[in-house]
Amino acid sequence: MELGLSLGDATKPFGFLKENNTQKQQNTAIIKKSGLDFCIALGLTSSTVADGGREKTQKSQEEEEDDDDDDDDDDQSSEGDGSDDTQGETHLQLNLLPLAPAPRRISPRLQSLPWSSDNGSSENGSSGNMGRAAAKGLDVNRLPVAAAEEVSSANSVGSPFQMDLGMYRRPGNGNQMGGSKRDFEATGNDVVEAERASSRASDDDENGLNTRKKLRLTKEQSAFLEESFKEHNTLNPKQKLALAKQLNLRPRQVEVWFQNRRARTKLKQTEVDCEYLKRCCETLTEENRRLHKELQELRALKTSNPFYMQSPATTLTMCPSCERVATTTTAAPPTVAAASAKMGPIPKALPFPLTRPRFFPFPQTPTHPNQPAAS
DNA sequence: CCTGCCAAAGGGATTACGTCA
DNA sequence: TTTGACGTAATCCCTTTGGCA
Repeated sequence: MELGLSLGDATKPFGFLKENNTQKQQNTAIIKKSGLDFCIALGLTSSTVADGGREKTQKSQEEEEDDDDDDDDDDQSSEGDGSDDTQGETHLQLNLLPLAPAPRRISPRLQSLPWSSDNGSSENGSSGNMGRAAAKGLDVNRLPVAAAEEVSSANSVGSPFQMDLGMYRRPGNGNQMGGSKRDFEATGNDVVEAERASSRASDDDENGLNTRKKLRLTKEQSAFLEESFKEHNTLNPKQKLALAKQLNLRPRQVEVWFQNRRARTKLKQTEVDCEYLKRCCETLTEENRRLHKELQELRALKTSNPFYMQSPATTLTMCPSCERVATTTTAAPPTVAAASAKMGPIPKALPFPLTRPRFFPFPQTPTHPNQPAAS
């Protein structure tokens, strides 16, 4: 994603927007507010736009994994890459990092292979690329299936997730549960709810209908699923079966619950991102306003000084990172073409990482892109 | 009656694997 | 024996549907 700040004429798009494909232009929003032209360009730096959000999501998931694995290394690599090819560039990149880590999708067949985490053989994730992917994507060792099944079958002490499920299950109903007598005493509503669901499901089963059944998971079931989701937001088949068995749900129900839960997480993250971009927009608007004012002052100074144009042209440039203004004297006033040529190729990333903790666009601890990174 | 939440279903896409020519 | 095409199964995400508080 790229953010471009245009001062003055918003009708003239950024250079990198003109040069790039139309999809970037489609993602460009020009905001005119109170007489000031403010242009913010939101575009994907990689070719992930074509397939809607899907490919982008997968890419971001991979990036999230990297972040999870080694934040420091990732930051350094980003810094290094950026400074290599974007020195002196003025484009800014926002790295939107979702809050919840999303693991790489793993084929169920891979998960069932000997090096998959279910067999406890990938504790260090050193079983090659595929093994690493499986180990990184799903930390299923947190809830060993064998242990889960043991807890489920024995229904004994030991597991923090253990619940007294199915004690009042209706005969013949394999899907729903009614909760325990203790649950009924504590939270009668839940039991009533479960009973209703149980009753509905039971009726449907008795009628032999395979129609959609609307059920509300009990608080216990939801809490259990939530705990599971916290540990791993995707399931492999064994985990799914274990969960379903433990909660007295169909595996399909567990699967659907996880899908919907992921969707809710993503929705929340989108809202957070939206709010974040809004703040960025406000900050950039304010900065644009400030620069406009500065420009007017310089123009006023120029008109008030009749000898101004006789002196060699002076260009004021401000480092986007440290906000220091540098003056360079040239023989002739710079042209747009000359400035464009001086800028070099369009960058794809910032010379320094801008992640959420460091509020865009003005880092609290600015690092000059031309300076070597502090060791 | 309206609305929001949420479980569930449907559909397209992706991936891994097996089969076969 | 290797290879590419094809089918299948499983899962994903996205969107929509429908029940319920």
